[in-house]
Amino acid sequence: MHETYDPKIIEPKWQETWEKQGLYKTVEDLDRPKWYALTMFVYPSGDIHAGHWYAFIPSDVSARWRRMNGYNVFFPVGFDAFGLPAENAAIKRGIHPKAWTYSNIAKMRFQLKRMGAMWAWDREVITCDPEYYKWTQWFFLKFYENDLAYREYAPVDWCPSCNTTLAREQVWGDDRHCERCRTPVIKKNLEQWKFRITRYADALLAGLTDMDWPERVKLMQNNWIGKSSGAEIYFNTEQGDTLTVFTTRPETAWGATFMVLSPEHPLVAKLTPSAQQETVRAYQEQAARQDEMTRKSTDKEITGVFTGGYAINPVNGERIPIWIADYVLMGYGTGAIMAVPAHDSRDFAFAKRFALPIRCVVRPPGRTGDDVATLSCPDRPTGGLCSLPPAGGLDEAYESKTEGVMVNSGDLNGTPVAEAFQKAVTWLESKGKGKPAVSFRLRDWLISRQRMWGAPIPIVYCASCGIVPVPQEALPVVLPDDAEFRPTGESPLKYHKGFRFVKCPRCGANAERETDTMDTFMCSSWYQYAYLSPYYKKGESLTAQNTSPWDPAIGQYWLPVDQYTGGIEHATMHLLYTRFFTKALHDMGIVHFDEPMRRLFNQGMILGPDGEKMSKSRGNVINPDSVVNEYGTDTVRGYMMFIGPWDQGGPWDPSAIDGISRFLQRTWNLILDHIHREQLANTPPMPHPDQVNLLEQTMHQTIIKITEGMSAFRFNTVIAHLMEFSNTLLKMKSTSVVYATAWGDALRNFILLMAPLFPHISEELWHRLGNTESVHLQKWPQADVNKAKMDRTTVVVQINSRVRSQMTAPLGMSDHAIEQQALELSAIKKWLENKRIRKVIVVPDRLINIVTD
RNA sequence: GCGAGAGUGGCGGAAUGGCAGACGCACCAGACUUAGGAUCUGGCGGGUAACUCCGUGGGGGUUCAACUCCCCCCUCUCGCACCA
Repeated sequence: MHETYDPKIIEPKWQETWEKQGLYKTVEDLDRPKWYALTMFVYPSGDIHAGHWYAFIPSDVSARWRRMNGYNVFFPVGFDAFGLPAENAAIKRGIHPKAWTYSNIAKMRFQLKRMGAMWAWDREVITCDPEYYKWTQWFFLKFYENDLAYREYAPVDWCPSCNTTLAREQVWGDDRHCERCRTPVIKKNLEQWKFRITRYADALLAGLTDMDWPERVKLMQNNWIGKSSGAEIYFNTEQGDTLTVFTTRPETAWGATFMVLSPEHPLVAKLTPSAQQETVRAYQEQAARQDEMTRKSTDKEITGVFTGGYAINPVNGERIPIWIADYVLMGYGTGAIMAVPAHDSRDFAFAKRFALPIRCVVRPPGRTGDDVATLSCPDRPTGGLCSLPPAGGLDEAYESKTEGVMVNSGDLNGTPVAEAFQKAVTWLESKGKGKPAVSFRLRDWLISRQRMWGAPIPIVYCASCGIVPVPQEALPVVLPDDAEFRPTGESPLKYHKGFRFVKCPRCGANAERETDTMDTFMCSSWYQYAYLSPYYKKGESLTAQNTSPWDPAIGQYWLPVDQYTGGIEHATMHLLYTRFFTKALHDMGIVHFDEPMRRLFNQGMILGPDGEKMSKSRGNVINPDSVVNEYGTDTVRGYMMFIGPWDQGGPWDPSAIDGISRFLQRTWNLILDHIHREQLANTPPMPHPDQVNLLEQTMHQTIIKITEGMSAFRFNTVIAHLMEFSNTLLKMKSTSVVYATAWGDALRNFILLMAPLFPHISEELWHRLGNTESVHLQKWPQADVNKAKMDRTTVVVQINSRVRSQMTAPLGMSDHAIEQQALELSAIKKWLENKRIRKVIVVPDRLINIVTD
């Protein structure tokens, strides 16, 4: 026997060689088509775990495959290095977040290199480098200049554990918890910086249509943006103020029997008469307190109070009461609604609870005109407005927009409800009482964070000049190295005199710096561009002439990203923000496209051996180092991809590693046997032509299947097909076919097909076969479709859809001939005795089904 | 409550209208061996002595033919949740 496969020797050897040769160095080669393959960069937590392998290995395989297909591939890597864990470590252990972060990066860089990926380390970026965040700050200034950044005092979400505000996207779940630490958030009134992402709501929605992204992500973004079309209707208070409401059902305006305002609505105080002021103020306070508690929306009881004020319904001139209630949110629409209890379940419940009138304006099918003409609150036994009708009231709101006819609605009477929306909007508009309007669920992006380890917001507050942006040439605003970390829950920047107290850049008077830093999603919104020319204009002062944070010529070549891969958890955070960024950049003339990533693929999550999400608290976090030490990188790479479909994820089960390990072992032996045989150089026996044909056929079929699998990210079946091919080759090994030139071709192609998945063993075997150029610079094997075709095929013979026999037949045999041959089979004759053939179905080259009575 | 996805041997999974279980793990038997947690050969959904029958969460339907398409239900996972 020859030497055994020893990854411990060959893997470090090739990793060193590749680095020395600069095999993965990026070059801008205009003669070759480019492929920008991007995978979500790393947070430097300190350790690479199984999840990183699961995310990166298939991305690398795909990038390598593109490279072998003639593309000039850019596959960069870097670190998303700002964030709270560094600060927490600083508080706990007294080291500066910078020291913690950079030592983690050094460690992780080493671990990442063991993956044997084709990363462009020459373009690495680290977002906490001042020369990186100089440009993050530059973007802030650009957004500010273009009226996309503003400062606002408003209720915001605050995480009491992270001690900072959060963007709406970072508040998750029904208990409204912090996305990072799972602590329920509370409301606080604070002055904060926000980005006008809502200005791009329509564009973000429209852009989704023709993007090659998973439907699931598109749907999540779609729902998150939450566009609804309807109308604004102008009500007037008795004091003469206009109360604008947003509704998706303007046609039901004739059924509005009261109005509800959000407790925070600015007109509440004015329209409340003094007699009601105590009650109203008490309710407002209660609602504000409610916000500070964890709110479960499901079993919340219905609350609200009458303000004592009235409004005039503009469609019919009716005087209707104005209530306030916490089910109306200030942040959505106009913070005021017209309540149509007959046709909205929430308004119906509210009307029932507080004995308010219910008037049907859409007659459900099957009802007569009269029994629904005046419905009232069933809970209220007496009273002018609410007398109980003799029969036929509604038990619940009738919400159909498609079936029913308008009643009690003036000019709309008799109109089918399906047509009433348009008619109502036209009517309102012609009378100046309303107009079409859309509303979005999306809120502006809150980017202020009360934390130290982030990019400082480049703003100075001056008593006389007000908000003053730091001039471009003064960037970066650098984080101090001597900040003190105390567990006070407040940013050390606030207590750092040297950082905080500065001169106004405009007038030179004493002024104060903004001490909040930017959301780290700012840093990751543009990192795909930073990779192009990392630390562009390093050490230089920026001037007004600098209009791009990367070398525009390089950007012109590589952008946009061709394939992005990463986890689904960023669907409505990073992936939304970076799209917004790019659209804004496009409008500023900085980029030539308005979507950052053409294609997206979401890998699944790798779970702990217990089938649960990996987490420190569960103690089920797997670090693959020990498995890599035992089996080698190539085996672990293969195992990662063989778990199942990449988008599915699954539990870590190292017992399955042996399968890959044995496969690589057998492959090694197969090639070394061949080399050994060649060296003997005997007079070889003539290989049988049938065997040669079969070998070539299998090879070409394998090339086809593997190529398809590669383009569809089906790496688990790619490996299965490699194994099948290997099994065939092993069976043929003991026949004379090994003396055919086709045998050598098959082995060479086999290695080429393995190369993207198993880069080290492929390189070693490729060189042992006598090649001197890297296997990773070779062309992907091309299948010959004709040679992949079989001349004979197996046709399944069914009787009444049950398989009773099979036969071989030449390819392309006529239906009739197949039938004739099948009817001759003894196994079939047996089944057809005393039966009449009713029908025969032939699927050419595959199947015949004989249907009998 | 609304929306999306998933459910296939002991296990991971394959097959997108045409032979269910490719490929692998585990397991069983055999070979080689002083030995085997190595390697090689064979077996491996269930019932049955066999012919064969049953089998892709459950029920119904379309079709010569359904894991695959349609309808209803169950379970799990994820997203949203007073959004007017």
